Amino acid sequence: MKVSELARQAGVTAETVRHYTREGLLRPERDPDNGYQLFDDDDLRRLRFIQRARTLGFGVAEVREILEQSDHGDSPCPLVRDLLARRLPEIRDRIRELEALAGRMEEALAAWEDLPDGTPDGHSLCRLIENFPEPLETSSESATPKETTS
Amino acid sequence: MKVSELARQAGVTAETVRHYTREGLLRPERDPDNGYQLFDDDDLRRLRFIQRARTLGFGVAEVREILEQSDHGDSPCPLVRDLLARRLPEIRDRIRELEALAGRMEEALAAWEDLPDGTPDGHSLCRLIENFPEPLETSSESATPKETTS
DNA sequence: CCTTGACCCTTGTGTTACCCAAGGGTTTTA
DNA sequence: TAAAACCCTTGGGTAACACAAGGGTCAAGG
Repeated sequence: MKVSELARQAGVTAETVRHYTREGLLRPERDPDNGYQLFDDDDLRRLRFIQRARTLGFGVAEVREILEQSDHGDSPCPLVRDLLARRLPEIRDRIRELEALAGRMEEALAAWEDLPDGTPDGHSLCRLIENFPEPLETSSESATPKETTS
Repeated sequence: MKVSELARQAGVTAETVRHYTREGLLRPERDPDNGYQLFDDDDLRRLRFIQRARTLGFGVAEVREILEQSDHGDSPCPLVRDLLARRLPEIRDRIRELEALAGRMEEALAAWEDLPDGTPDGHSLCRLIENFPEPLETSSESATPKETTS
């Protein structure tokens, strides 16, 4: 089958299929006559595998690693578990960040219900924002970024 | 003061200051002798404003809009409220997505405790992933991306 | 006076996972 | 047979900076 057909069966765009192919996740044959990419059912399975992996939070480069290991006949499962175990806490952190953000946003909206808009003067741009408390630094971040015990 | 000094006082990198300057959020004077960027206390206040706005979830382009409106003497507050009210539900959605993702990851890790790794054969790449249930489509997404009442 | 070391400048590249447009063949269909 | 529908490749855009390169500037010590 051709690009669009494969894409349709997997529920993605043809662009996405081409992207994965460019990235080496899919290796279709080529029709010698016209150069079209030709996929088979294995490719469809492979694409579905990629989708599952993506919904599990793996990046395209990681999926490629997994596939390559698998293609070499090695079990990628340990790698998979490892990647997952490392990514999970990052996701949790990200969730906490976003929750803090959402909290600040709601807080701000609520607090601003009453406050007047006020035109900016020489020293105030928008009191709504200026008067809003700075978020408390979460121990992990400091004023000087990038410095790992060098 | 020069770039690094401003950066230090605001707790960001010099690169970030240059970035905001390139993006038009800061407009430092130039030392006619050497072309160095020269910032004053207003710029420091402005940079701190930008930081607050960023922690509230505004993108750089949005902050520029806000600043420009303010610079024109108009109150940016209604715009600010509007942007915030529109972004909040998106953040909430994003949080739900990430929570679902984290949930799937934990579920997977837990389920895989027992499963054998298994070497990939002709039709299986990594059963850990393949046997994992597809995430239930959340009503908002369909198989055909990009299609808004066109 | 000269040499460092610490800054400053601009420009260009990389990051993530695709989307989209352009320019130009091919295949299918009416 | 001509238009519609696909296919191809190349290149640019997205968000918010980080980083390196190549080169000028400045302050302090010798």
